[in-house]
Amino acid sequence: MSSFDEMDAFEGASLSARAMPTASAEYLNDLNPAQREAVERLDGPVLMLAGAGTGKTKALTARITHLLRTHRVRENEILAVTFTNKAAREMKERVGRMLGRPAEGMPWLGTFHAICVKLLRRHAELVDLKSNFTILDTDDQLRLLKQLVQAANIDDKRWPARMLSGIIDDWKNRALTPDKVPAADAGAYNHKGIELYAQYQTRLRELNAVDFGDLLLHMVTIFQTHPDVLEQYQRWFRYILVDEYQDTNVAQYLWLRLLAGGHKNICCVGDDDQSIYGWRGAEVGNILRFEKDFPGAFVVRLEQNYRSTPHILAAASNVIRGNESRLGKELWTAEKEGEKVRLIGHWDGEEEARWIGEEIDAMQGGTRGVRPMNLDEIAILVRASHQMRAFEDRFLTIGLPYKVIGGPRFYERMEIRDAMAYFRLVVSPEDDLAFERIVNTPKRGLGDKAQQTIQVVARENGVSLVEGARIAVDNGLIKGKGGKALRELIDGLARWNAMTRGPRIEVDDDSVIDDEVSPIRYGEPEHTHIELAQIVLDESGYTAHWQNEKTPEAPGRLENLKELVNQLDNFENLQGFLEHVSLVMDNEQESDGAKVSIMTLHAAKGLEFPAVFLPGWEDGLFPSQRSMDESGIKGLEEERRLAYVGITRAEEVCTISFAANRRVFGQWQNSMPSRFIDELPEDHVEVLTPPGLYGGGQVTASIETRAAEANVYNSPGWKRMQARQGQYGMSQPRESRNTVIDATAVASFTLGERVFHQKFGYGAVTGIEGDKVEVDFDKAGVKKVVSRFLTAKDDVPF
DNA sequence: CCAAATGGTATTTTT
DNA sequence: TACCATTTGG
Repeated sequence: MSSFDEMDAFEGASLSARAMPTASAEYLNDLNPAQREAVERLDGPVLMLAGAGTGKTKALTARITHLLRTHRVRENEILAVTFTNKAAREMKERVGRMLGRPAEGMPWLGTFHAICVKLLRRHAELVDLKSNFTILDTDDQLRLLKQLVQAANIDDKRWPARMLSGIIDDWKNRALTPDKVPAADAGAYNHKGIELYAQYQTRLRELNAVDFGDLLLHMVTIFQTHPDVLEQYQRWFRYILVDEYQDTNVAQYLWLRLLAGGHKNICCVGDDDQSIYGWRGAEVGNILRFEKDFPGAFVVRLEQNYRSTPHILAAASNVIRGNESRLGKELWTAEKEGEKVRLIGHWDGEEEARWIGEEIDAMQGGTRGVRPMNLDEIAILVRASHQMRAFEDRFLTIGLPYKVIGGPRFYERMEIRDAMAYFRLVVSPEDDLAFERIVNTPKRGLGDKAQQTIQVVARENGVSLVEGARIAVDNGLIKGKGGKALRELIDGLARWNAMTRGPRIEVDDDSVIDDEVSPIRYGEPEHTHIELAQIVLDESGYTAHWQNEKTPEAPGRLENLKELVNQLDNFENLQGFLEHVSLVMDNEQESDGAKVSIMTLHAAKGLEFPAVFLPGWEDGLFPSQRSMDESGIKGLEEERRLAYVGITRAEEVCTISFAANRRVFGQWQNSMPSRFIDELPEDHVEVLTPPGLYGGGQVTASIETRAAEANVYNSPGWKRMQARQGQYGMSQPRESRNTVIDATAVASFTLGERVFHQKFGYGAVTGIEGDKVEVDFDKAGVKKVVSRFLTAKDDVPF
């Protein structure tokens, strides 16, 4: 099968491109010499090594524009791959802006996965799938593997399904189908790994489903085994562009190399110094090896940085210099001015959070630094998400608006997955995994036994679980409350499924004689798919389930469900929605008011902020001990790249900090400053003296006691820290200082009143003190909070 | 079948 | 410590 009709549909757009005058190439004049080289070298393999903040997106978009403007190629003949939907969207938008019209005609600009779905739907039969295959989310994947592990009689205590899922993902990342897994991996997962992998793949085929890894793996398989298919695409995609090449895994690398195999017009953009996803299968080796893979490749380095001050760049450069395996680049800037990188040590993590809170306050008020800063110009980047808690707690108490970036994606939330499972089941009743997910959600009184019965009946009759459930109920195999609820669910599903279609239309035989598919015609559905979604959620009892739930997160979940239904507006029907949602939906942050951003270093890649705080630079935390234990020098180098990514996010001010003591898994631990701190260039760093060192702070008994218990003062870490005090300065432990209370803002709550708090949930007011309120929370205990973070219980959203 | 108790575990997470 | 997943007892 080789229908290129979709591609041909874009002929019109490229005609207008051809008619455009090419003389005034303003998009070229905006470029610096290196960027320009990277843009103008259109043919043959090109490696664009783009350091942080060197305008790589600009160069990439200019290159696409150049390809189109010089009449070489039509918009639908360019394959442009990114890793994230966000990057794809941005590029589409910027190309459109450069061309002066929407770039809708670039159907092959997208993420690896989105493009592979498109391709795989066309060629599904070549890997024994139907073109309407479903894409499993990680939950479904895990449920499936659990079943297989149990069936194989493996002790899932010692060999958790989670582990198997990781192993299989790893194999898929390396483009290994079950038959190709090397003998060296035979011992994996109690010597059963390969066998289970094969079983898993078989199950997926039976279910007409794929997981994320399969999208690429299947396409690689197809290209490798069907040269004719490969050749079509090699010819069709006349130019290939790849963003973030340092993050490609083996499967993606093979996929690209196969597609570029003919003309070799491939331009890979990336930065080996920003490769931070090795643990997810990314191979820095791909970018390091580029010139070997593509002999005669043209390599261009973008090194002029437009983002950061010279001090910040010097710090970043000096740190990354510690890495052995890199292609080598040196960032420079035309800027002369700027603050040095600031470094400060603290007694413990709480003190660090307190200090950063105060710094942000001062920056915002204009009493720190060269200009007042907006909260949304400030970011805190941490190594591990558990570090965020200290900041959240602190900012909540002082009433500093913040937002956490990252975390679970919208479609990964439990309620969204549940809702999606309902929709999936409405659209395709044979989706067994979806049925398993929601059969007892909300609680219908269908426990293990009932579900077992359904499974057995379904298997005996060779039908889907929904059908099996119907048979089981009809034959009275599931009795009582559960049976009644199950019947209701089954009837509901049938009813909702019917609602996806309009009333049946009777037609006379002559008019359907050519209809290959089905002689049955349907009219317009009575309800829109949006109404239908709402009906499904309501009638299934799912909405009620969360309305009755009293946990603090329940209102948010209902809000998310509402948002999910709203999103349906962008799609023609439920099917279309389901097809795209897992690949293209990401959580858009609500943008109400300026807030400080808190996120992991990983989540910060590609972003930039005028002011950046990098807390927790302690050996073991950052670089992470685990990284170093598991991956040795490779792990350390990736951590170092993470440090480089962190520093280079900063435009104007970069503040690095560390704490001498930190509570780790409930135990107090003392730690040494990160080895990366020693790699900072002294000339570009200003060591700050913590205010706690000179008055204002008071050593309190409670903290002293804690410290004594942990025996910190006698620890080598503390001694070393003291020895370094002259060098770095170190804050002393102190009581939380008195907070200034704004006398004009008085809390409008009364003692004993029931209130709700975003983070702590429900509670009762036990004290009022200016704009601070003391609340005895049902779950979280007694806390003092700023009143604006509280809502009276009765006007909780929803 | 459900809730409460227990116990094991503990990075980073573009799709 | 705090979260989860599974086990236990009503």
